[in-house]
Amino acid sequence: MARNKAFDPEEKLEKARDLFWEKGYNATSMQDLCEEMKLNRASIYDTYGDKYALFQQCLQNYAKEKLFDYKQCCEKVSPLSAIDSIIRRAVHNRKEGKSCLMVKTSFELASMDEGIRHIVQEQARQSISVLQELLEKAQKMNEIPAEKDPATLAQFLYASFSSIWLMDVLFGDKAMLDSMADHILYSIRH
Amino acid sequence: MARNKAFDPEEKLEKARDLFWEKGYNATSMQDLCEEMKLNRASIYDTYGDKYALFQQCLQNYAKEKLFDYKQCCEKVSPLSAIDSIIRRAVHNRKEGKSCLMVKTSFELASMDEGIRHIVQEQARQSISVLQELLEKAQKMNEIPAEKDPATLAQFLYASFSSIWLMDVLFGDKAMLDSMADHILYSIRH
DNA sequence: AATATTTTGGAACATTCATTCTATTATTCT
DNA sequence: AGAATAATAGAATGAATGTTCCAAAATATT
Repeated sequence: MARNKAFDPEEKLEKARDLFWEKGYNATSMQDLCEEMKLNRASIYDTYGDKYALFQQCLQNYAKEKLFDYKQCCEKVSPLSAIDSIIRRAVHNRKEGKSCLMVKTSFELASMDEGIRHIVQEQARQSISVLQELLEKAQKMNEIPAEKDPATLAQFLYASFSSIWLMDVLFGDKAMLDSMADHILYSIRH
Repeated sequence: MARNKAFDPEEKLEKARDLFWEKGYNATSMQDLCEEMKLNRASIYDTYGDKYALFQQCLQNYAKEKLFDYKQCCEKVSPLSAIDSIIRRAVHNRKEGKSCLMVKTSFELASMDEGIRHIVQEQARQSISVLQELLEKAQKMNEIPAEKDPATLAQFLYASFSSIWLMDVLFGDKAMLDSMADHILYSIRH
């Protein structure tokens, strides 16, 4: 009896995510979103709720995708080379000044908005936990020194994404990012 | 013949800066600013120009103060301990989840707004240059290994502030920040 | 064909926003 | 005292905002 949804909510969500990603939450208007998603206002409110709810879903979508990325890198034989490729891939896949939605959101909203902070925190915890597992394995295989603390290193590595994205936004110089990545990776091995 | 200004523009500018610092540019309204600065709208527009111009002046003010902070640390005898205190001081003086105005602004505005990016870039260049000088001195005094590249280390150190503030916003755990600072400083010496 | 539901376009609403303006009061200098 | 400027209060403006609503068009199922 009923008409089917003509659009794929997941696909449209990614459009919204990309726009938030580029402009930030506050600087993105519903008007912008309608145009970018090529959806009517009513359809958006119907499917996702209000702007805030839509943004939360974008964050979750992003978090899921990022974590999937990480786990893919874990399939390498050596845990150290898994860590290496997680960092290198971030630099390699960067899109001109778009940095990372999680990092951007952390600085724009997380300090003021508890709901957003919770989502970003959770993603951070999961990422750090993946990194820590890799570091512990690497330590057992003598790929990194025994005296290092895997928890601290994992926190440092996760936080280093913020470093990389900052420099990308400011200078957009790939060679600079590469040498920073070199140093970051060197620092966990020595 | 004329009445004198009853308020200190510099002092009021700092009030504005602190509010922008806390809430970010887009989330701060002129109404908020009037209340925080305890000034009339007209007085603000008269003294600083519009919201955007006011924000730029806040950024400049912040940049000047930060750079002064850095230079103060340089008076230490050992360049390495100067670097140490620059990092430690940042962690020690942090204000509950307020992170750093420069880093926040970089992620909120710098990728979209060329004028803002220019200001933040300039401050970054100056900070990196101070750090690089210290690193070169440290290298000559054998405080850090000869094979390290001071330019890369300086970029890494500057970017590391972003790491520290990210983790501060997300977890607000001083011990975590301290151990991260330990690792960052260790990494430039080994 | 008839019915049910989605999508769409766009009007409508209330709110907030940055900005400008006017009128009034206060203060300084001659 | 009087002229000149500064500060204030608050109204006014116009644009943009998020959100709701309605009516028409489209499409699926019975």
